[in-house]
Amino acid sequence: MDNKIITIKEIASRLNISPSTVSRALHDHKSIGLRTRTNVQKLAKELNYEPNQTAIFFQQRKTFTIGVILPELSEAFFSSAISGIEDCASKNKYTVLMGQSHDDAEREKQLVETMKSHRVDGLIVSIAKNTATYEHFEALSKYDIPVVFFDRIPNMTNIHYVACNMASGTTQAFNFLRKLGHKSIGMINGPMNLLASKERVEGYRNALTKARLKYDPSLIMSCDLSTESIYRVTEKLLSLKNKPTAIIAFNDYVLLDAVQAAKNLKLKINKDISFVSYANLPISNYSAYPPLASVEQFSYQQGQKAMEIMLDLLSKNKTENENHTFYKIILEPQLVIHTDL
Amino acid sequence: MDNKIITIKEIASRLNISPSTVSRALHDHKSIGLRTRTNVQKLAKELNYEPNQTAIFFQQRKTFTIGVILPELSEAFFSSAISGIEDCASKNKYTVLMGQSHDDAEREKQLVETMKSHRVDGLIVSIAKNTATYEHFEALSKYDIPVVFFDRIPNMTNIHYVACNMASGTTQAFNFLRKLGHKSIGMINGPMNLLASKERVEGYRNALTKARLKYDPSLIMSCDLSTESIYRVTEKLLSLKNKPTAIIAFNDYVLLDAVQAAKNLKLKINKDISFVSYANLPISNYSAYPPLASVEQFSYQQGQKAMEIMLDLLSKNKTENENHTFYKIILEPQLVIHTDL
DNA sequence: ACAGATCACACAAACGTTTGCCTGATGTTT
DNA sequence: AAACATCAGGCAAACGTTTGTGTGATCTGT
Repeated sequence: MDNKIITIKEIASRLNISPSTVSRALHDHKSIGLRTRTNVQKLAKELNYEPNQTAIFFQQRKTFTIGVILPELSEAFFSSAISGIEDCASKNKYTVLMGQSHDDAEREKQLVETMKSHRVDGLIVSIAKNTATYEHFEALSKYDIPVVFFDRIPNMTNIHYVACNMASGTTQAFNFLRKLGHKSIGMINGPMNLLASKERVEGYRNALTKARLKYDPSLIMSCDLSTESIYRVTEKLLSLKNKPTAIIAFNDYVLLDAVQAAKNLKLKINKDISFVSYANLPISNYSAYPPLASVEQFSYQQGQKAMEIMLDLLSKNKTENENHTFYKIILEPQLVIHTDL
Repeated sequence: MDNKIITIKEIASRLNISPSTVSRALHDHKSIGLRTRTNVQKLAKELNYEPNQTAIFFQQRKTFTIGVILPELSEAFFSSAISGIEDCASKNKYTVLMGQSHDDAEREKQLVETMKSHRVDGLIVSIAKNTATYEHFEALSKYDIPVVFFDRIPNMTNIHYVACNMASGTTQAFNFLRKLGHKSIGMINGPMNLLASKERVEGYRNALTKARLKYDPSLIMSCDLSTESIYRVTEKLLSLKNKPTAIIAFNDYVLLDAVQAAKNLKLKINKDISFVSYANLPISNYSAYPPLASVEQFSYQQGQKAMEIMLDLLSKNKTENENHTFYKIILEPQLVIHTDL
């Protein structure tokens, strides 16, 4: 067992030819004669030659690696999304470098640095809930590192992103509740720096307008996604004079806490108060108090699509990408009804 | 905006000194005078110099990257584990290259190849449920790429791993059920090529022995973790003459299907049949039919520990690692009781 | 049979960094 | 003042691969 790692040079010297010939032979370059080409390939296989990717990465200024930064892997939405990213990436010979921001803007910034220094070919990001400045992303364009955002989209123009149309999803949810007879419908929204939060409000108001109803701003409240904040907001909503009989929760995780808060107030779920949610995560299938419906956001597909966009950006050359056209992919969400009324 | 990427060479030429001096200055090498050292560092900061990691990786034969291969990110157990790995890695300037085997041995093999060609410094693996041969892992030792396994441990000697003591966890679960008065306790086990499955049997039998009870092999059945298989096994268990009144399910996911199967048989959960499970995933907190108890396996900690072992292996030099001592870290699981009897 | 085309390969540079060794200039010891 | 140690920095090789350019040899058409 000769432990020696074999290189192109090694093959070249054994065959008494030059390294460039070996390299070209291995790549089936036409200018190499059939004879030597097969010789090279045969020996390469024999010696179990494996190209040194780090050398290639270095030489080609390309790493076939995509950085992925997202808030929290243990949230099913994100783990499913990265699953879509990884599947698509590996189908295309790309590899995924992964980092969690833990919803901390500072850490996110640092991760961008790490990824940059690892010379990822591109970056796919779902931003932290409190990310307010975007210089660290903008800086990447100088390095020709394309960035694709998904789900949690920053408030920037001229970016590539894929997201779900939360306005439409919210309208669906709202109308669904109206049809069930609910007159006063509350909403536990997320942080307003997230586009998705704004869109929820938009969808809510659209539905109101279409139904010729008046907008009561007190029925929409933002939380910061922490349990305490969710409790606080839920209790506030449920103590309004115009108390809602149904609540649209920011997502299935928020729902869990909101339900608990409502139970603490001695309210009967699905009787005194009903819930609708977003994400349609597996937990809603097994939960003791599932939402009446959940807006499916197709996390896996979002990840997959983000990666596809990335591949397309990477396949184009620099100048092509500089004509400033940006992918803005909006997936249509789908209200999944869990009850059988 | 000069888009030019600045290198050590560039700094050197601007300062009319040699690249080697710049490199040393940036590393605070003692043989560089204070004067030039500060000059270099100042200019480097001004120009916003960032070392080209790919060049360094190549030169140093080290990538500060750890490959992680696991079955399925969307399973909470694994996403939590990789979260622990990533947190620990990033604290130590390492980065995580991620791949899912989707529980397919072939894909796992291919991932090992990819990781190897990316020249990861080490590999952390939880094997696919049907992985039966281990050459692809063994081959890594030739490349001095250490491998640490966690949770799903292959049937190999001389490996590093961290796992939970499933025997002990099972004994705890068994005794818990006995104390509740259950006489006949069944088990839905996983595939027998997993060490964890064998250990469950071991723990089950240990508990029996200690209680001076007879072993009825028909009460333990293996499934392949697929829904159909779980249904089949559950139905079989529940139609035995010596029908169990309680079942220990392989994990919280298996539990979900087993419960459904029991309900299909018109059995009342927690009355006709009770369940105990493993993993203690969040779903068990919100589930409509939570297990009476679940054996917490500390996934995050397992991941963290695996990474710590990896760091230790990497800090040692080659010969040190060759004295053939292997980390075998066994975490003690903890039965978390969900009912308040 | 001769100009030109084509083929099959070699040479060398380049990617950016690190590091062993060398050298000329000070500084120190006796 | 001779001998030696220390200092500050330069030179060049090396890591493995790719690729533009160069060059003899064979082939093509007339």
